[in-house]
Amino acid sequence: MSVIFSKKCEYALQAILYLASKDEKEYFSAREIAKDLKIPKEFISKILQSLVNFKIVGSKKGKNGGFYLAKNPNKIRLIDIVEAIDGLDVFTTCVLGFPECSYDSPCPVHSEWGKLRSLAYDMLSSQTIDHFTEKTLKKINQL
Amino acid sequence: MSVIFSKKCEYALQAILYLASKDEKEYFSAREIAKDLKIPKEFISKILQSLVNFKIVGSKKGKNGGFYLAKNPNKIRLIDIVEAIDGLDVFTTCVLGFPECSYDSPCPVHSEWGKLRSLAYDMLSSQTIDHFTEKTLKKINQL
DNA sequence: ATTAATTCGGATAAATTAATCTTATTAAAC
DNA sequence: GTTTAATAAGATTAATTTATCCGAATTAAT
Repeated sequence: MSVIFSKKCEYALQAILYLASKDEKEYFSAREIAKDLKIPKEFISKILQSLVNFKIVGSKKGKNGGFYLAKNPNKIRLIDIVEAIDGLDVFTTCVLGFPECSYDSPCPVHSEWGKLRSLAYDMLSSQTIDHFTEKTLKKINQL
Repeated sequence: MSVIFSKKCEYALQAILYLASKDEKEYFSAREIAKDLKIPKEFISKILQSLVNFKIVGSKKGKNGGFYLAKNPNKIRLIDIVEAIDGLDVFTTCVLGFPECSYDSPCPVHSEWGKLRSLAYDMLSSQTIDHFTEKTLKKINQL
């Protein structure tokens, strides 16, 4: 099965969109995020922890603690989330898996695929979370 | 780690490019393909078997047998290989993993990502193996 | 202080994907 | 016909990804 983002990355994006759709400076526990987004609680906890390490999300321990966005949604690019969770290897390593593939010694599909990959990278780099918050609100209410 | 194609799919594409770069109607054994492309022999055998089932590759059993392209390289699109090995779900299911995502009820990144995905699909659909054979010859000689 | 609810970190388990092994079948060459 | 070299198919193992579990630390409320 081909895939573009790992499950972790999908969940991370969902969780961030969720937090962005809520009021600032409130704490949302892994439990309620998991429940609302229908993601396994333990798994989303781990992912949120990673995002905390990357300073994208903040957390508060103890009773009534939880998670919140550590940055303004207009400062969080989609690519930042991909980088934090999956890394940026997809954008640099050969699609065909040829270890010898490079600009100077490209694999057969290098240039064609490279264009597309640049487009993806540019899209993910230009789009920030705030572009999506309104849509997110609508979507979450359906879940 | 995000990824675009599975390893299987990468190997399948490599093997097909390999066969396309060779003379027609000669048989190439899994052993020599594996050796030349530096892919585990047993694994590439399995993958070639799948491609045989999809009529993209043909095979001949017994001594001096092996694999060959069952179709003209200009009739084999990249998307055919992806479809045979990984399926086309990447192009239809939600990038965010929202099960409720659809045209009528799109997920927040639906339209932005959708454009990109269409581009990918179009690219893979329009490019056929023969476009790459010359480049492949160069590349294989380096391995 | 005690309790309850939370994050955090490490360990473990389950599921999926990747890779290997084994045996059967096929067909050419001797 | 026997041997040899190949694909085919099923079973098994290994590695990776996904998911869960548990115990410790933290903090608010009682």
